[in-house]
Amino acid sequence: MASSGRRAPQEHGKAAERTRERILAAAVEEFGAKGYAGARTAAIAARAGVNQQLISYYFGGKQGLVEELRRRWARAQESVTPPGATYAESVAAHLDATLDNPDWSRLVIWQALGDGSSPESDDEWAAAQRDRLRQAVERTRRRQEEGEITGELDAEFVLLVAYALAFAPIALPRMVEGIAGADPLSKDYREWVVGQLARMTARQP
Amino acid sequence: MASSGRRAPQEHGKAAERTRERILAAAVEEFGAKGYAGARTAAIAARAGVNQQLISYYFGGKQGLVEELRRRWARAQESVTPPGATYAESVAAHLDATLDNPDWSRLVIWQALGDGSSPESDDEWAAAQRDRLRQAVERTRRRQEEGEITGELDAEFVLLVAYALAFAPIALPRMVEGIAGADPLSKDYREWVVGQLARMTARQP
DNA sequence: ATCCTATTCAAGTGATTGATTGATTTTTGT
DNA sequence: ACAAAAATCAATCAATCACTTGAATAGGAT
Repeated sequence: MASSGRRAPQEHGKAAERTRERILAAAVEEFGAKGYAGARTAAIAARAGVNQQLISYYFGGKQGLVEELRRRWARAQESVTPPGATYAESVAAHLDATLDNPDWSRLVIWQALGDGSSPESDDEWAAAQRDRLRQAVERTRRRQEEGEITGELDAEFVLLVAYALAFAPIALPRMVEGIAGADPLSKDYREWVVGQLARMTARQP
Repeated sequence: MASSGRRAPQEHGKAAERTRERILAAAVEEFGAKGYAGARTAAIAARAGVNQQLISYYFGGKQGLVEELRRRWARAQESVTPPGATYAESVAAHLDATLDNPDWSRLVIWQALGDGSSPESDDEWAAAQRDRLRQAVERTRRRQEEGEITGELDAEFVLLVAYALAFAPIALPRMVEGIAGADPLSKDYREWVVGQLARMTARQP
């Protein structure tokens, strides 16, 4: 029963692993560009330079593909926070993580918008996300108490602004470009944001 | 030849106008909820309580529907700015305009993400958008010069933060809720944001 | 060589969807 | 009441798409 009709894709050989990864990478691009409903499995296969039925073979179809991507995103999220970083470094890291992988970020926004076909993300995963955010808020508050950044603004606000400015270039690139006057993905934009945030959170003299 | 097969939808009678509007309203909901690729014309018709072929009859199909919506959005954008408002009032107005019409806002984000089937927005319209943003920056800068808000932060930054915090609840509601700990569409959130922005832009004593 | 895995090929199925057509019914204005 | 407009109904079309099936072929390892 274990390998009745189809061979079990779980026992991945060393060589096959690479094409799996290429398919996933292509899927990130395609889903990021078109969203789930707009993405085409044929396009994913073409991007990966691979035959179309391999995605059914390895991931059980389009839906299985997004689920695998979500799993990876969850795993990646767990290990991001650099421990002994300053506020500016922390913000810069988050900014880089978001803007260096625009496809991933677009994918996240699409999921948040309810792109359809999503099992609405399990409670467990949602709870973990909440914890991550709460910890981030707590970390920010500690920075305030230690005097690294100002206590004039709520910790939640400081954090929210940083996150919002990281995602705005993805969700509304034209708007950001129109206001900031620079490519929202560029190094210039990031440094400018970090600098302005530093001023915003500077302690009153 | 003028009215050979189909009657001309342009000469809209007074009564028909209402169903046109209902279809458009339903379209905003559906497109806002699912995006262009995910939206279904049948669902739009059902939402409007109207027969499915009316959307072909009045708007020439799914695509014509989004185009009409884009036209309306462009028109609505032109006349929003209250003239003699304070910074806080202006921010609050923008926040309300965005969060009181979440479907419209979601639609905008979807278009910005390149939902597909879009003629990629004409140059003319893009230029007009740019002008609007530049004027907003200019207005902010004037506020700084007049001493209404601080000059410590760049005018572009002050504006961008306000806009980003208006759209974040739409693009990433879970994240905002997790950080702020409140419904991102609620009055509480809006007032909190306005208050924090006021502190952020307060002049140094 | 040969076995096993990875990958490709060709063809086709089933389901969904947007759109069309022609005729009929309801509503509206006069 | 009458005529035009507005809307519904039923049936159908053509296209797209994800997925399946049953093979055949290429490659690497032994």
